[in-house]
Amino acid sequence: MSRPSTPAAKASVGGPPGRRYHHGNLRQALLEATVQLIETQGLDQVSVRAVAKMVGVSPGAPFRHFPTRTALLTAVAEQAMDRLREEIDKALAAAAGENALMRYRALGIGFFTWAFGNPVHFQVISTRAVIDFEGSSLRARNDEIRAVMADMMRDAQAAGLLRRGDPVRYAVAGRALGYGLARMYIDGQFPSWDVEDLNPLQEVIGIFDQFIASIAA
Amino acid sequence: MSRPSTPAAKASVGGPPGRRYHHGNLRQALLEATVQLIETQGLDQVSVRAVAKMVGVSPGAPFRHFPTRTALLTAVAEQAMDRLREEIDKALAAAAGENALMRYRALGIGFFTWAFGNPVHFQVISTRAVIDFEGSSLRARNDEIRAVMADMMRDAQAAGLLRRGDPVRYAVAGRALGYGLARMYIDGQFPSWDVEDLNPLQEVIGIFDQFIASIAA
DNA sequence: TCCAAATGTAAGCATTGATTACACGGAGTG
DNA sequence: CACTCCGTGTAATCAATGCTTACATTTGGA
Repeated sequence: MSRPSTPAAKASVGGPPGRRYHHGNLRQALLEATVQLIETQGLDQVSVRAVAKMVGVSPGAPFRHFPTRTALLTAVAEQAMDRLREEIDKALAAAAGENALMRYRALGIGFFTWAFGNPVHFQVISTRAVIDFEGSSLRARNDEIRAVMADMMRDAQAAGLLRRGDPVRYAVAGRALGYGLARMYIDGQFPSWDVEDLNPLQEVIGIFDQFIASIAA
Repeated sequence: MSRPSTPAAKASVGGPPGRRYHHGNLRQALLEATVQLIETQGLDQVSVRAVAKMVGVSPGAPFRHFPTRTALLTAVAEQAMDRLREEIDKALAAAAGENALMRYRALGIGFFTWAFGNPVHFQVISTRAVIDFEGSSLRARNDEIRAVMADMMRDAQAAGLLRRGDPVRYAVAGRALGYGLARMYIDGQFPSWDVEDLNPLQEVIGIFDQFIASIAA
């Protein structure tokens, strides 16, 4: 290295990265770099070394924070789940006064807003081959959201808002529809929307509304 | 090796694998071993070496047939697409006399039958991180099926079989529903069906029928 | 019969995930 | 201020893997 071992840059926090020995917040920097790397190079091109290089640390440094490559990507997924949860909570708070079916709709729109606003995060969280879904909090938190949606559907039925039918089926169908739409979006399966005239998010919400209408009494 | 270099096993095709120099049908054997390896060890544990070992050839042998690891998995996906196409053609042939909406239903059921009957193949084909979707025939064939479904939906509308609404939206919604349901199945997202009392395939077809009914006139 | 193409083997290189021993620096304590 | 502890990053290294190259063997056809 060209740098002397006495940087004396202890107090210089501002300005360009003075490259002090301790990064300061390496963990978060690694997560952000990983997301950026997926955006530019693709998920399969993500290596721990490349992420370390992007941040400017040695190849072994990331392993202080993430024991395995899978753990790194799982952490990205966990952060993604945080954002999803925030988005959902925000949507639910805004629809606090509405009936169960409209709250269900708000939750769905919150999901779409998150997925279309953070496509890389959705990609990571939905690609089981690269993360540890079971051995993390992801499964539990995922199930929690699923339970919330199922409860809403039951409440909606109890309130007479639903067409005759099994509310569990409705809940599963709604989830599958949302998951499939988001996945089709990041996989480039949308025929011609992603060009310009139409906003994919608006279009997807339209389809979701169509679903809501089809199960409403 | 303990084997002499003059096996003289040219004509002995029957019986247990006499391990002749040329495998005979290595390409297909590699594909099958890959599928089996994914079933037992998981998609992320698939390495070219492990597949070669399972078949009983040297680590470099697979590269005569598949230039890269991605090519191997892409070939699995291509074979999966073959089977899907067969299943769809069979379903369409059986529903030849029906109207457009019922043919659409038959196609959907063909898809579910394939996905639930070949979960590993569906997993590979739907995991973009490990295959070359664009640089293969997968994209084209996928688009072809999509076009068939879209045409059916248009035909159904022209025949007055559809509720008022955009048939393109209906087609996209149906695809997303199917894709999401299949993906939820292989990801273990089905609440309690996969246990015993209920047949997941039957349940999924029920949900799909519910969708069909919701868009029918 | 003989040659050429196809196919598998053997050996090795480059990259990458992961481990280990060591170096550095910051925070608390006296 | 001096000292120590411990969290954090570095350097060196190993093992596994993707991939390449040179060679060996078999097969099929002229």
